[in-house]
Amino acid sequence: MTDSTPTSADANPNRRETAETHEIAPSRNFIGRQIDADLAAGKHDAIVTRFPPEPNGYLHIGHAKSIWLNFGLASEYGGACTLRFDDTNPAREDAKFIAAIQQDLRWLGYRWSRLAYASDYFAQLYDLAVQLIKKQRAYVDPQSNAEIRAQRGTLTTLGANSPYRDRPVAENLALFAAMKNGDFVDGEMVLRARIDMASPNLNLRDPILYRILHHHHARSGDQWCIYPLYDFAHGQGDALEGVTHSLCTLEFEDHRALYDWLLDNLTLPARPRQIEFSRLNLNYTVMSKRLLAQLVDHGDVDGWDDPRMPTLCGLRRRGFTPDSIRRFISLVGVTRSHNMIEMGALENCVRQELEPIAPRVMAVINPLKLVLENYPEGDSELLEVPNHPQNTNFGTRKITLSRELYIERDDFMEAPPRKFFRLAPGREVRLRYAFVVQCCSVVKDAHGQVVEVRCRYDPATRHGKQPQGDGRKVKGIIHWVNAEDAAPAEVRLYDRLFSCANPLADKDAEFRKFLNPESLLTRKHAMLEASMSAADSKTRYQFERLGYFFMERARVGAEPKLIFNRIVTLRDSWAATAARPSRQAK
RNA sequence: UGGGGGAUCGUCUAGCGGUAGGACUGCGGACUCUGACUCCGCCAGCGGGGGUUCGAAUCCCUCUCCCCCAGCCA
Repeated sequence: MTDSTPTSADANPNRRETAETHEIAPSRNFIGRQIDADLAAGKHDAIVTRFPPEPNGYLHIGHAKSIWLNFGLASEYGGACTLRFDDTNPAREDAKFIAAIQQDLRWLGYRWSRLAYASDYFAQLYDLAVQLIKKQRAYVDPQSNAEIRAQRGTLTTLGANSPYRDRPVAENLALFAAMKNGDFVDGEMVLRARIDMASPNLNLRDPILYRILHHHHARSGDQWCIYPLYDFAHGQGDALEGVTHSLCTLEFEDHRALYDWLLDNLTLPARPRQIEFSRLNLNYTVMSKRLLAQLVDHGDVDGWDDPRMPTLCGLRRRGFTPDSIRRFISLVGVTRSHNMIEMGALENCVRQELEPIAPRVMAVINPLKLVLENYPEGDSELLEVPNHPQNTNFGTRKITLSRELYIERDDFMEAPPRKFFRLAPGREVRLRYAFVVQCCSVVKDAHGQVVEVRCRYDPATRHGKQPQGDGRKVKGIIHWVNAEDAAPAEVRLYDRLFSCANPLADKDAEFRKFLNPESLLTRKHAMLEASMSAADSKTRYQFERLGYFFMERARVGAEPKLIFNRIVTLRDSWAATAARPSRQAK
């Protein structure tokens, strides 16, 4: 094994290792390298980051990337991370999201060093605006929205100066005070930065800093009727909090010039630095609040926490674990390149985490009755079975076997294709943890549908023993539950929300038409092994051969009922084989 | 067309003038009382063209493609 020379990043004493060894450290990317360089240059004693959600919706897995980065970096370097609600627009924000966002953050396992709100700084922001006016770097403009827009120019044509651009300082001061005092109606005046109407960067063409909005604010009440815009609130909030590294997504790249301009022209206690990275995109879903809201509004999903949604509350209800999400984020990495991550990668993360920790049980989702013809009626026996195949610490439990059982409908075929080694007429299969059975006949209903399979079992094949004598081997193993004491349950089979990888690829098409009609299949007549009548709502179970399942929150007002959500299927190489057109078949 | 960004296996991602590596997927195989897990193996990439250099994914020039920006949203 070669001795690896520590990189400058590894050598940084400020960095602490993250507790989870399976997680790639948040500093292992270009942002971490930048922080290392800043620290090495003595720019900061410690780093401060912030996670700045707008309280206007629920957090989704895309936010998890920012959360993981900001909180992870802070903890790794022994710094601090603030949770700051960006509540500068009372017209579209709602206090109910504040609690929900905090809950999601806690669930993901993060604790903020400080809780702040952009609205905490409204007074200071006002003073900073006055400072700008006094330096002749800002002015009050009474023009209409349309006039200002027309003067802004376009991508290829220059903007024109506002006729009010050179208004005297004293006038600006008086007007701005009047704005604050409520002397004007919404939209009558704005405060603009005085930068450069000919800038190729549209954000520098005298951007609006303050607008008039007579709207009750969840925190400041009716104290203010003017509210700062993102560009004026965000960077200044960062500086006021001593943020050293202000991480945001790529679409704010063009705003960095304005971010820096404001820092240059204002007297502030710190000099934060904005660094952009690319958003997380996942295929087979959409990741924008606006689009997700449409799904909720149209009733395509059950709500923001529908288990098919990529929201953190949806993933939580589905049964995903915080660890699996953090690990996933760490795996996809942080860069500036546009990306589209495969949903399979996320699914794989949760499988990997659940495999060693999920207790196994047997459950039949789509039951087909199986009768053991040579098993005495009224008899039964108890089989002791392991709760985890690799880990004996999980212990064992006892399950009942008797003459009538249920097996999975998919595990029986009248006319099996090649390589199908489950049950079929005349064929043998093992009932997991029990005996080898042979199908001797089937019972059909009036429609020709098989409603019962009749089998004979071989008592000598207990404990995994292969049939004696003739050397025949039984490869197929199927799960089953005992009919008499099985626990009826409803099982919800979740699949990908969309049936195409990128529902937004065709800009002219309505993305909702790509919704996967089978993203939720409800199976109301599933049968679980008897032990599951005492199932734990915190435990993720593996239903053997089917996947990982998590208990749905109890139904209100109805009789108690077991409901399970499928988190993810097990990998299924048979599905690939079965789907493949047989080369042999003619 | 102005400005700002981005192009490395199918998908993510390392690389920072010196053997293009990892993860996921896929495909084979071994093992198996889960067609799971685990293990082994394989396939697969530097957007194109020039140049500098003993040597280029990396430096220079050029072309192409993709994304973002014209909210009193964030």
